[in-house]
Amino acid sequence: MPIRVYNTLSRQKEEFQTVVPGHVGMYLCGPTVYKPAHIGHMVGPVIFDTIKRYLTYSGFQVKFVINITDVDDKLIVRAQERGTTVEKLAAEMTQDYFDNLKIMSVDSVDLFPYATAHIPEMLAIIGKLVDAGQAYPLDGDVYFDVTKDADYGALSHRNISEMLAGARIEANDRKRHPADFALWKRSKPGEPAWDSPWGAGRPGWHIECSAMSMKYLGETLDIHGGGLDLMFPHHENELAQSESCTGKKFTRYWLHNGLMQGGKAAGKVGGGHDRHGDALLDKESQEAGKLAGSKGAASVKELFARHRPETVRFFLLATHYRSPIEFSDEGLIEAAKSLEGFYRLFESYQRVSGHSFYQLPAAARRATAPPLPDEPPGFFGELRLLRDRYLDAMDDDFNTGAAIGTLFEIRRAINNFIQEHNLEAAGAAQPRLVAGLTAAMTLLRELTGLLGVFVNPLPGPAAGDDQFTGELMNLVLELRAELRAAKNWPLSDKIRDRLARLKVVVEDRPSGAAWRRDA
RNA sequence: GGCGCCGUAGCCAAGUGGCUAAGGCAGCGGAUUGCAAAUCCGCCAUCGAGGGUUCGACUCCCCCCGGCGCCUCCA
Repeated sequence: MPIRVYNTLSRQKEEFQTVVPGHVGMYLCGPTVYKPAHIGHMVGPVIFDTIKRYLTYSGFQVKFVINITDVDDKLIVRAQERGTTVEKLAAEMTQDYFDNLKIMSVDSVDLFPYATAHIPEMLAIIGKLVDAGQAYPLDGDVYFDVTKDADYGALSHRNISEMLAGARIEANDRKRHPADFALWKRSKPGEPAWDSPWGAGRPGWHIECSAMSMKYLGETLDIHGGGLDLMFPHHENELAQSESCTGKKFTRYWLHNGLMQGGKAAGKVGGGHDRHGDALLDKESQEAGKLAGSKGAASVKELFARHRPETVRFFLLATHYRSPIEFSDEGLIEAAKSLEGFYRLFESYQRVSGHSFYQLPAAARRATAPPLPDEPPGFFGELRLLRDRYLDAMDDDFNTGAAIGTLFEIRRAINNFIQEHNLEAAGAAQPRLVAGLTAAMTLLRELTGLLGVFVNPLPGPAAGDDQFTGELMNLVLELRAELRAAKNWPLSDKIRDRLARLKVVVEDRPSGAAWRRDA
């Protein structure tokens, strides 16, 4: 089944065909590094990291680029406020961004080019546009002339005259057309500046992405991603200036992810909107806003103090990437609960086989994945069906939500298999069935790995506990085992109940008692 | 004012012009267990309201109601 992707430009799903067969150039608009990242900044990276994993799995060689915008009005203002330099502020916030990506298991990015390191490339594009008469200098600024681009507005489906009907765009006498946008901006004294044929200045907002994406991925990108909010004006302008410069199609597939929502009344979180004023926000919205890191700027790191990164990543992928995500503590707690069953299964597998799920070899490419066994046919027939449903879902515009649904069904099928054959108690006597279990678990690892979840082991059952605590628990459970052997139920139950109050769960199994911290 | 999105069970969330509308969380009943935990089995929706197209729509069209985004250098 071919991969199909929804292209914002055509507003429909299209069969995915790359410029160079077998290769994918993918560009994602990265952050302006002027403040700590909030969770909304992680949405795009997580989604496109997942897309890269899946395309790689499907046999493509993918080059994935995310830019770092380290020169910008917001940076200049913020640096002045904090009494530091743009360079220092950018370096600090870039590191924060990288830290967060790492925590979120976004590790497939090949290159993070910096805007300030690509001024010559930008000037070259601007020069071409000026020479071609598609851009014009004006008092040290350079503007792109939107009337020279017949297709302007195609991506965001607007036309210039309609846009002018709204009162939002303020007329600027100096520009030829109100919708013209800056390619180059003259610098005021004290601001970062680079020499150019039009005088000292700095790049406009959109030109960096054209310069860096085309430098590293060629003049036609396969995939260009970003948040829906960037569709206009950023991507529209990027598209206009790039195609006007090269005369070639700039991007084959425009993919836009939905934005993080911060509660029903809060509007978008993380942006500068403040239509309602804080006083009008209800408590839930404020909480959500705080979570997502809007004004007041709770960072991603604060979020991770309360929720595992794996839970957050899973939560983000449980909804289709184009849909908005309602971020809430309740939602994350529910996501965490739904993951618990997988952890229990991994523990069960460990008991039965003596092997760690996390040590199973996860094929990064489908072509190199081990085939599923034929025996027992019922079990593996079902797994094949579920695996195919998973892959079909991913092929269909990276439908991670539907794919995740099949993971739960795979989990249930495996639990059934374990229970049906009594592998927990009698696994040792049935090596063939245990081998079958391992094959099934390997498939599960392969498929979950594509989403970037269950990649690394959680801290063990004694999470956060020292060796002393572990020994103490062993002692308690040993004594309790003697009580149970003597059928002293009141006392053994008391021990279990009191441990439960301490958030320690004891599971009495045929093979002995196991304990873990309650989630 | 312009462009656009969404409204599926208590909650989250896939999905299709026509077999039984995925899955998760919560809940209920059962198996298992000394009792629990974990696991398994079963139950739990007619798809915001109305109209239209069609042999047939939750899925297509129109309108209404409700929620939301962009048009403001926010990912």
